[in-house]
Amino acid sequence: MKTYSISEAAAHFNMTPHTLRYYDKEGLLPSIERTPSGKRVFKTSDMEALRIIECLKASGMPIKEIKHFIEWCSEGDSTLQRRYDMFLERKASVEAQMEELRKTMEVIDHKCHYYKTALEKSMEVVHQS
Amino acid sequence: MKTYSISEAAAHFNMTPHTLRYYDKEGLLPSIERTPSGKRVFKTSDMEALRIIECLKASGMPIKEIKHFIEWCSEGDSTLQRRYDMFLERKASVEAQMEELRKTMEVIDHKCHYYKTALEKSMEVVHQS
DNA sequence: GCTTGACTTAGAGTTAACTTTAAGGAATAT
DNA sequence: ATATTCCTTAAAGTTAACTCTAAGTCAAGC
Repeated sequence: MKTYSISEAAAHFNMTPHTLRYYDKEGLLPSIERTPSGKRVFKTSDMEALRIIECLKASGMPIKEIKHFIEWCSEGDSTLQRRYDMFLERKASVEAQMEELRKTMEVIDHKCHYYKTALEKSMEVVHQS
Repeated sequence: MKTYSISEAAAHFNMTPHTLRYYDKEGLLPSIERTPSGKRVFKTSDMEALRIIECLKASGMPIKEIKHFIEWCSEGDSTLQRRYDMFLERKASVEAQMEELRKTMEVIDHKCHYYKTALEKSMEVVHQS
């Protein structure tokens, strides 16, 4: 099975090795293994965990809450419902963020139109004179 | 013309008076007037400015950059092009954020489906036994 | 007259997610 | 042999946008 060194894993997710050690320290990578000499070995399952961590981060979830999710994963099937509920909440949160961005975009579009028109008007004046 | 006290303006934008004073201190409300006794009076134009400030904030713009925009507004028509360019940049930024949320949503939807199926499977087992 | 809300300066505290610094030691690649 | 990459602890620094505290003055409405 393909494995990754800390800097390979970091490059893959556009992070620094330092950040990955920080995540490990914060308990986000509990199942990571080490070489006999103590180096972290990122397995496919760790890379997948990182992918989900990135996704949860992108959804606006703080690291401490992501940690809870990671713990639930380690606890097995008894936490399936909790994890499902969490993703449903994330879904709702992302939908709300999208809705806010949509409203923000409306205002921006109005302003773009306003300034475009204002600039065209000032161009006309230049051409007339 | 309708005017607002600091707490009325704050309530309107779901902020605290403290935050509005902070914005004023940071130079985001340069055209605000005062009563003879020194109280801030929020005119319609200040409320509109706050609406745009909120929009720029929601688009991810830091307060220091919003301040630049406010300054450009005070400088008149010579900054029209700069302001237009800024809103075009904001538009691009918000589009990028929406795209990232869309990708995040895809992963979340996959996970929702995965957990839903897993839960249904574990329910079946319960019913069989 | 009293309560409520507004004002001031000036600086300290908060939170999140890193990021950096220091100061080494060990192992792997060429 | 040397350069690179990895490891460690432990703590301090960074940034943004507030948020709060102190300590007091001032004014408007009932």
